[in-house]
Amino acid sequence: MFYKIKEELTEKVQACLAATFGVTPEQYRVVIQYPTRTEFGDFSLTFPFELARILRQAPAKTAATFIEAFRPPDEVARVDVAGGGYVNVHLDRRRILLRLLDCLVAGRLWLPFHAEPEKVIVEHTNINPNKAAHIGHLRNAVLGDSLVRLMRFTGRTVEVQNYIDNTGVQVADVVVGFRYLEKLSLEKIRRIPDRFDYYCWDLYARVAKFYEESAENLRLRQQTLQEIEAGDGETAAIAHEVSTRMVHCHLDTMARLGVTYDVLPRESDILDLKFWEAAFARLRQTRAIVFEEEGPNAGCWVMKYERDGQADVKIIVRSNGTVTYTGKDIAYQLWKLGLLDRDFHYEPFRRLDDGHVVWITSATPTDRGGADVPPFGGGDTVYNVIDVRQSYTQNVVYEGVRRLGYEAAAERSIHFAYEMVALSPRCAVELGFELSEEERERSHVEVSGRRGLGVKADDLLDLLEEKALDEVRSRNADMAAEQQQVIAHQIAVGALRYFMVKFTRNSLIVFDFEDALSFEGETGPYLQYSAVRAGNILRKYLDRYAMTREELDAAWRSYTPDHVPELPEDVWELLGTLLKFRDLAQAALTGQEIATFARNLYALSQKFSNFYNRHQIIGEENSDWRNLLLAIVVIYYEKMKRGLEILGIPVPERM
RNA sequence: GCGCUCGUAGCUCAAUCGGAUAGAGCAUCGGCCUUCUAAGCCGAGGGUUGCAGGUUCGAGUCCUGCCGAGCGUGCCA
Repeated sequence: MFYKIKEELTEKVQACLAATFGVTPEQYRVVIQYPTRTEFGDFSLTFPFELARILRQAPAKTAATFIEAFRPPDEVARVDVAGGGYVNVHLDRRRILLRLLDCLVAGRLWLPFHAEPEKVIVEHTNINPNKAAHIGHLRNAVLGDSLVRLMRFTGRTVEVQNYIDNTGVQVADVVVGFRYLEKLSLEKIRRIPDRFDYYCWDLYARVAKFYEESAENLRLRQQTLQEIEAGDGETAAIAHEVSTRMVHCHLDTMARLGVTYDVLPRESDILDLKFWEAAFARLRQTRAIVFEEEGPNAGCWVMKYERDGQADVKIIVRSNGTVTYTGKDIAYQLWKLGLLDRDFHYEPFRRLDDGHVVWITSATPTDRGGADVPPFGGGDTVYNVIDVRQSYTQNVVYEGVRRLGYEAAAERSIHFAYEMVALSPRCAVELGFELSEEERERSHVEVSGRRGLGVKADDLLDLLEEKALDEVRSRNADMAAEQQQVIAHQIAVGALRYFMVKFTRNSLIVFDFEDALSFEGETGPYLQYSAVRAGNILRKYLDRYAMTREELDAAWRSYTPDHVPELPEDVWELLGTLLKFRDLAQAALTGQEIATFARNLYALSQKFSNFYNRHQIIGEENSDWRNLLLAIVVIYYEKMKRGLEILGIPVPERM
């Protein structure tokens, strides 16, 4: 409802500017802002300032002339000028409230966004399948998953991909560990008990040291890599076992957070199905990449380009004929965009409790496990959630797409970049790592799989659950242990997910246990708590007054224009924020920033907490006013549940 | 060297295309539980938005220079 008023207002202002001042939309496009303070009304317009030059007139005079001529939408109570030229629009609070009650009763609090025909692909997580997930991976997955939820909420069709680099050096390293350090056969590796990902985490760090011992050791890496790529023998079988089992570990970890995927494209399948060869032929043909006859890169296929007047090259095919990661990524990106005339085969990898099937690619046709394969790939827009350090490479990939003539597709290939999660030196020391003097001096140290330096995702979740369980027990001693466990888990998820999205994307997170384990202040549990309280009020209200929901609806329906209490400032402020909810989701999407949405949701729950403390609802004696206050609680509850859903944060029954 | 990102309260971060008095949390101090859950609320202190210029009706935000930080710039992935 609110956004419709906003749209109508925008149109009417635009029309009025044209009629009164002869200003066309091309000259000036009306933008509505939200004032910083409630006394400035509900909407604010700044055009008098911006038109000062065009109209050669003082902003205050323009504003006055405008108000004289302007006929606002019906829901507007008054329009006034403030601050020397701001045009402030004040809504008719009673009228808005009545309409809102209508919506509430009719169950139309949610007008769905219109469905977008385009298909969006979001690729995230992408953890090398050779060790346990850590906090850096959590940021990626939570950011990606929230983006997916936000886009689905706003009407997009989204496909979630999680790329599995099962033939890369990282997997090879662990295989080297198993074969040459542990000297284990495939059979013995299979019998390693859980947690397999933790086992490999340690092994991977040992291999890094092993390489440093001699050049001969390091040669094993190359040899192993080649054996994996060749695809047969014990080495390849071990690599397959390690990566497949590891993907299960990662999916288990992410499932704890409510993160799921649609399809898992595997690098080995990209190689086997010759995606690169198909892309290479076209890149050569269009001279997007060229062969270097001489110079330092003689024998390589490179992409040449100019950046800020400087000539630069990126090697795509090495002089030994092997393809770089960037090259493979161009082919894969083309497939994601539906521009490569090849496709994978697919088989079910996992079936979730809700019936959702997670598919994995295959190089050969399979029986598909009796399920229908959805049409994967072919996205109109592709978001790649990858940390900011890969910006350069990502740009090269998109440039490759562009040079094949797909300008629009390149434009719709989006590197959804974010800064990394690092550790504070203090945190690293707490974890038992030895830091160099230089590292101790720094503000942060990078998480390093090779050093085994980092906080594992499951460890952090375990810690959060443990702490949450203590809190739940102390507050709900009578609750069944099983339910306590469920709620502790929900709180842990809330805390972790909120923590991962409260920072803007380009802010480096310096991880610290104290902040991450907090349940107070700007945290997930704060948001959950306020929603739980709202839910409690509704439940207890119906109980206390022995009302059914139908009777409540009838009570809400009974208000008439001359029979609605005037809303005090603080209540209107909460309601006003609630009304903007749809805008908040839209703004986060437009600004490509999940943190915007998360923080706005937090600000909303702050307003509710304030409201909760200031007003007695169940105890209110005036039943008209009481029912109205309850309506606001219910509206808050409904919107908050949606908002938290977008962030993947569950709402517990009790807290 | 070049490129990207950034520098905001003691600390960690926000700030809607450039908009009105720069806001939150943590920490500190002071209040509020016989009343819908104190994981909460109210209040106080805390700022020359790194420095110097410029553009603008208006600059934390845009431009230039300087100082400082992080990342990138591999025939690694």
